Amino acid sequence: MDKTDDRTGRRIVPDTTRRADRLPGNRYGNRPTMKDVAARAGVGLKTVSRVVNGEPGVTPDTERRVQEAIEALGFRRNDSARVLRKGRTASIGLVLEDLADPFYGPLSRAVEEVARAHGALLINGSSAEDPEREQELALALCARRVDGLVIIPAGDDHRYLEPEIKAGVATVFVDRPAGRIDADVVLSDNFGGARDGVAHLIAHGHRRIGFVGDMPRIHTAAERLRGYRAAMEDAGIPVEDAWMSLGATSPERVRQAAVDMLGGPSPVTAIFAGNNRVTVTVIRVLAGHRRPVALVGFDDIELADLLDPGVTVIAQDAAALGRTAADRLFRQLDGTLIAPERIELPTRLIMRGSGELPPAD
Amino acid sequence: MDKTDDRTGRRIVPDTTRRADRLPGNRYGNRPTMKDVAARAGVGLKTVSRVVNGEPGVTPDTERRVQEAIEALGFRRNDSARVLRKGRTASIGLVLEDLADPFYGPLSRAVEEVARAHGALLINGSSAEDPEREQELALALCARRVDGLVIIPAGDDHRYLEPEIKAGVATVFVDRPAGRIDADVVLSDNFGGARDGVAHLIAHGHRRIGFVGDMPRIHTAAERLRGYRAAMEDAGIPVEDAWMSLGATSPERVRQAAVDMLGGPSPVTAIFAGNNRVTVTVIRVLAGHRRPVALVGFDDIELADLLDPGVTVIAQDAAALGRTAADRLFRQLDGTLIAPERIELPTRLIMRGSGELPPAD
DNA sequence: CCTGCAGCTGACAACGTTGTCCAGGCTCTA
DNA sequence: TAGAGCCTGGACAACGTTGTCAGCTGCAGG
Repeated sequence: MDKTDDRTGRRIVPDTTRRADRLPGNRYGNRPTMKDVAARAGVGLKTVSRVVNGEPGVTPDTERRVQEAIEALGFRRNDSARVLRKGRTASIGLVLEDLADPFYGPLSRAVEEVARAHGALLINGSSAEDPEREQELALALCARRVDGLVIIPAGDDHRYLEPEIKAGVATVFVDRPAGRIDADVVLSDNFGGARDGVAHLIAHGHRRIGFVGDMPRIHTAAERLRGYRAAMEDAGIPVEDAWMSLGATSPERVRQAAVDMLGGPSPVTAIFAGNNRVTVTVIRVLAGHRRPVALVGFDDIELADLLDPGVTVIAQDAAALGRTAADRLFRQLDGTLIAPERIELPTRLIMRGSGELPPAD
Repeated sequence: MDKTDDRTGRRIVPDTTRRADRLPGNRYGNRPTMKDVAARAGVGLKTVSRVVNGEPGVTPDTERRVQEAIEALGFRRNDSARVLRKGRTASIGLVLEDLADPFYGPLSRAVEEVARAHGALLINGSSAEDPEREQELALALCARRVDGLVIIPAGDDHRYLEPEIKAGVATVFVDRPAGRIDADVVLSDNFGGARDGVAHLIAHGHRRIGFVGDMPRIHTAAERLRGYRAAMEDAGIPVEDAWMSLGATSPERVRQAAVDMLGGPSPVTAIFAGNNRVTVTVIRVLAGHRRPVALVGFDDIELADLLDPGVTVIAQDAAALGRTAADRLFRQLDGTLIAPERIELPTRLIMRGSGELPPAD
């Protein structure tokens, strides 16, 4: 009968069969090497190497014998040794902020697809927005001798990468620029997107517009704030401090910030939300608010069209960011590229209703 | 001035600085080795190794000289060579279906956190639901000599992994079981969850309940279908074929399937949606439907609580799946585990409104 | 019958690191 | 002061693969 662990509710079904017994043996648990294959096939070591790599100059008969030995022993080439000898790992590293964030999934996937097209594997890690962890990860990847690095930086000083870049590690920064270092950068037009979004609200009659954003030490957050200010200034609207929330990252604090700017002495009639997480929190606040408040969010969010009203957003193309960065990485590896560039991808305003609400006061 | 590429709208800002010139040199672009460091510090090779690895038996003065040489040369240990020598790579592989799917982000992140806690890196790849690609990826990871593999299988025959497992590669399957092979498996209780969800609809008075699911060759889809059938049978309700859609994967076909079962001769009054993607599509269909239709979806989705009505779901804990699988992986590597097990994690019914609507006919 | 050539094959070194082991110099004690 | 023991440092082999090069075979041509 099944046992059920009371605390966790897990059901545990023990298998009656036994795990294939593993010879403790030497490292890799007694994995056969080319030498073993050669011995079994009665050929030389190098001949096995030739067969494994599809090099010419092997008689069909010899090749067959080698293949049989490979089958029989379950041989698989050790890429570590290969890398050591050849100097290229055919793998690239991706350092991002948080794989669980829906914005980074498609980006990561796009990088992977490009890597795959170039026959490379992707090794990735999350920095959790911690500069130290970013550095630790990036350097660990360099120690593995990845051919290149795609980095979504958490920190703002990347001089630690200088020796690596000098040593030939291709490097591209995405989503946020590199700090104190000369490198390729692929960004969304955060400033322009935010400015357009806020201008959109202004065009619909709003003047008291709130901005809820991330910590300004994060480049994207700073740029979006700058876009907000620019749009307001262009329209000749003086911004009140109470309309801006910067650096409230936890949902609770974002919620509080939104509530405050909706209820203050000069309450906002519209909110510009600085990223997908903030947008979701603000939506929750507005859902419980008595009068309608316009909203434009940076980053598209799933189901935004099904809410009432639909959520108007400034969408950036995460997949395109990843694709562009990875493309550039491999062009660096080709030697096609000479000078680092800064590439900005445009954003797109998607109207769904929430950004077109008139001011309600 | 900036050039703007007309087609793509990209803004390209050429950097005036020049990329640090890279000596073409030998592989790794002339990376210094321990030998170089030793020469510069005027010590033996092994002494450098000792310093780098923090081994005892080095005078502070010698250590300082070595450290200085390391700094000066920008030396970084080559982990490929290290791995070759030591036999452990301190990295694990994750083969999943699609990183861009919001369900797998948290799972992947959870695996990464556990790996990190064990000092291991995560190498991952997407199978794109293609069994061949899954195999290709898994074997490529084995060639890199990852210490272990966490696999979300796309295929249903994993005998190709037998030599690897025998050779000592720890292996855990998540979300779906392994095929024709004896291995650890961590699953959600797909059958029970679906049965509970459908029973929930029945308890609210529904009898004509539709099921929109994925291809039954996918284990989770088959189990959820089985749960649906079980709940209906328990309630003594005969299921009509027109109420079930299996294997419609594209949004268009799912949409059509939903429309069909809502408009047929005996139209359903409630729908059970088999996964997050299907749920979203069904929500879109129901949003345009004239009479209210109850809905329960498998997998939680973001913003589900903000829709009107809120979406009732059977939630599984993706992070817990990943965490449990990774834990087990490392316990295999410890040698703590003997026999493969099948672990099922419970699901949770979250009531938000859509599943509590009464039948409208 | 010998030479030359082409096509296969294998011996060997090298990649950069770590584990083993020994040498040399020091201190401490008898 | 001599011997024992400890501490530090270095020489060397090995990990599994690939690149280089030379040897071997068989065959065509002189």
